[in-house]
Amino acid sequence: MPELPEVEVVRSGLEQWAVGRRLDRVEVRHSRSIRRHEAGADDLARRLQGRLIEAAQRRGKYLWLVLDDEALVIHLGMSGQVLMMPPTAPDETHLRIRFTFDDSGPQMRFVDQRTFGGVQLDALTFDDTGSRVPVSVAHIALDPLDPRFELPTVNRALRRRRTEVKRALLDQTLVSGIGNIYADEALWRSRLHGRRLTSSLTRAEVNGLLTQAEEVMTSALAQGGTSFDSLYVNVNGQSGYFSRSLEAYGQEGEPCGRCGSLIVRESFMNRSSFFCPACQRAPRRRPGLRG
DNA sequence: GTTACGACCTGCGAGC
DNA sequence: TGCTCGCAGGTCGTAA
Repeated sequence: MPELPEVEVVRSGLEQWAVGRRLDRVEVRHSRSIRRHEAGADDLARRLQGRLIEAAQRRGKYLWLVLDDEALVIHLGMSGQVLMMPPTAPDETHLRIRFTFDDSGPQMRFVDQRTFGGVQLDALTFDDTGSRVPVSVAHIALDPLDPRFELPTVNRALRRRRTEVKRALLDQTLVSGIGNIYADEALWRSRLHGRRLTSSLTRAEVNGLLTQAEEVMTSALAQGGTSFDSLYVNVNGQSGYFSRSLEAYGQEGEPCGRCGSLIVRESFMNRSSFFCPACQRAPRRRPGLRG
């Protein structure tokens, strides 16, 4: 599933293969992939024709191509891919949008099996941090790999929340880029159970957790991201290798790399959480808390 | 304002 | 062989 490292791999690929090129035709093959572009497919195609791609930028799991005073915002959702393919290459089964350039070079293809992802053309604005970002991304917090990310600020904000720590990690308005996989990995590395209440965590515990989140995503980025299947690939269609380094996520029944206890899976927020029951002690259930 | 939860969506594998 | 069902999970709208 594309989280920060996977999206950064795609952004890097677009910087290499799309920046500096001028868009020509845009073919929308599935309306759901542009559902956030309310003016529709024809409007998107018309407004993109002839536009020069000036830069490829990212915040958290959102990436965007800068087009003068606007941006083409791309979110990969759960299964989205951005592929650079020769015009003669056969269409992918789940090809949703085809972007053709005026140089007749490789096409940019948005491929998305589950259609949770999508693109939209959006105005650029300045957010609270003074950064120039698309309007639709302005509410997204800085991610741990952003040089302006301030650990003490996020630490305070996280401990002010009255919720469980994994829920807070997945809240993109608090800290962005972290999804289910890296949340579980950061919690395992920090020896924290995801159901611990944020208000019960010490400043040191939160600092450790955020630092581990940054480190695990940096490691994943160095290995090209995490891939379990063909659903995540870079712009050249190649998979990353970090899934071989996962300690918790997807490791149900496998021995913990620290203590040898068997990794457990439990349902949380309509998805799965993986943790070591010995290293990551669950908090005592309190009356009134569901789960 | 904050928090929790369901809906959206499609392919795959398990079970019958 | 073919059908049904559960599972995967990021984001947003809605309810409390």
